[in-house]
Amino acid sequence: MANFHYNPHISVDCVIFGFDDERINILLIKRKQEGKNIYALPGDLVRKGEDLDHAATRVLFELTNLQNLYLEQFKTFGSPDRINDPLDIEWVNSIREHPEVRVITIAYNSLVKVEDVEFAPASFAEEVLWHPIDKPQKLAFDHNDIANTGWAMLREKIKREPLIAFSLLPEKFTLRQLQTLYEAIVGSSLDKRNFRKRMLRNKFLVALEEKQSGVSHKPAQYFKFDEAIYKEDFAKDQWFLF
Amino acid sequence: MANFHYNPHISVDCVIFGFDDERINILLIKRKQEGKNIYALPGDLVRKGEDLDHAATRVLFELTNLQNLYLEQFKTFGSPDRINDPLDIEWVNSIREHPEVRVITIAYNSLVKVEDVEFAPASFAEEVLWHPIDKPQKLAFDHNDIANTGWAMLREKIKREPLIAFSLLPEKFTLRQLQTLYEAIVGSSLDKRNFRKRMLRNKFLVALEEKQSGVSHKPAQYFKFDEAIYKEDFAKDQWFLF
DNA sequence: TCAAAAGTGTTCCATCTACACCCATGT
DNA sequence: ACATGGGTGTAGATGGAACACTTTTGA
Repeated sequence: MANFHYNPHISVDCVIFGFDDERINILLIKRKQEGKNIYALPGDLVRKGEDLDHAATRVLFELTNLQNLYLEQFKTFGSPDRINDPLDIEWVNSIREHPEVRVITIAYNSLVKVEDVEFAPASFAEEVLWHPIDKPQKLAFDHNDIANTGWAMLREKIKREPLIAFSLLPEKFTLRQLQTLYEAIVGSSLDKRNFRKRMLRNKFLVALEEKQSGVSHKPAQYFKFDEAIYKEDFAKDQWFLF
Repeated sequence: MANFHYNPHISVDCVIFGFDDERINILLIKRKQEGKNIYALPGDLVRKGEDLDHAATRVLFELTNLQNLYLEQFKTFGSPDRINDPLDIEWVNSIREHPEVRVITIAYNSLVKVEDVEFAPASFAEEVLWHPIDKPQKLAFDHNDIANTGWAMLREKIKREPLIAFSLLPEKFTLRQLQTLYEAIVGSSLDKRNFRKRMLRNKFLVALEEKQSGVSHKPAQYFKFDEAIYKEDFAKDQWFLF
């Protein structure tokens, strides 16, 4: 690890969402401490002179080897006692140059295509894993609060801008994948025919020649999301899907 | 000004919205510097050990003498060069104990009923004024960016939770006031009959006995917003007005 | 009696909802 | 031939948009 100069007062934490065709997961990092597995959100101190968004982008890149991801700051957590578990305190003491200072953290949501992720050994992570967003898991620091808030904000956001959901899907996908994704987001099941009708009204969904193969049922059509058509056709606020 | 201990790295800034029955305004503070009037958003450094929300609440209280206001953190601004105007730098040098450190600011939106505000002489403000949100005005630091972002976020938010708009209205108000408010928010005019029909479907809008008086036309019915009925009747996500 | 804003209903059209069967493929 | 998920259309209900006149008051 290069010897960068860090600002000991500010960190970023990332809630990184991925979709595995069934449920929505977030990326967690695992550390071992006193024989226990401790899970946390990926994050890092901001460097001196570094922009906040840049710090988040850097964490994402170190972890997934990906750039140009969907990234949005959603809230800053700065309670004076956000580090209060003895294990967390001990850990902070062991790795930080200035463990005693109050650090506030700027939280970001990010969306990735799981197939693109190459888990990289990052300076701040011993092990990295996907964890279902709806399966409870105790996290370090105030990271449960951060993750829950991020998930709630993402759901709200996607209702207004369903476009961003495509950041979670592969380049080519079936309408079934798209529907399952939306169902995971809204938390209820949707009518297949109505869903297709609404979706196919959107010209930015373009059918590819290609179909599924190797499945033991009627193969599904693949689609892609055409961002250029999207930008042409829609002034941002004019369309709501829900 | 009492000698509190401040954390020189973190500040809060508040975009405080008020509605004067015609347009939406924000609170600005004015300082005089080299014979010029410099306008800025109200804000302050966070104190040592002080929670972020508390700092924002404190700024609001010092300025308006009001408590229990609608308050929502909307974004954190932390660009390393967010203070770059020579006048701003000079001013920071003159009032801060540690003028050289990078300070990131957590921005809050707040909604007040203008009639309740008692402008108070605050430690950080020489003069306080209402300024129309849609009238351009150069502000200090990155406050133009902050105010514009806050206004955009508020408009988005109110589309999803029109409820909060009532924080901008007096306890009793006419449907015309309510409509003008929504028109100011969405930025276009609405059909009177359709607006009333939709609004009066909401049982939390209750008609009072009282009517306007002293107006030289048919006096309007007063209404109030009943928060208890609102909370009973509506699971948060079930109703959209737009 | 005039000016000014309050208040009120209906028709038309677009969109949402509910719902059931045939199709293409692999085993 | 059967199991599996893909793909399709219609009818009824609902909600939004457009639109003009009467009412009440103060001056």
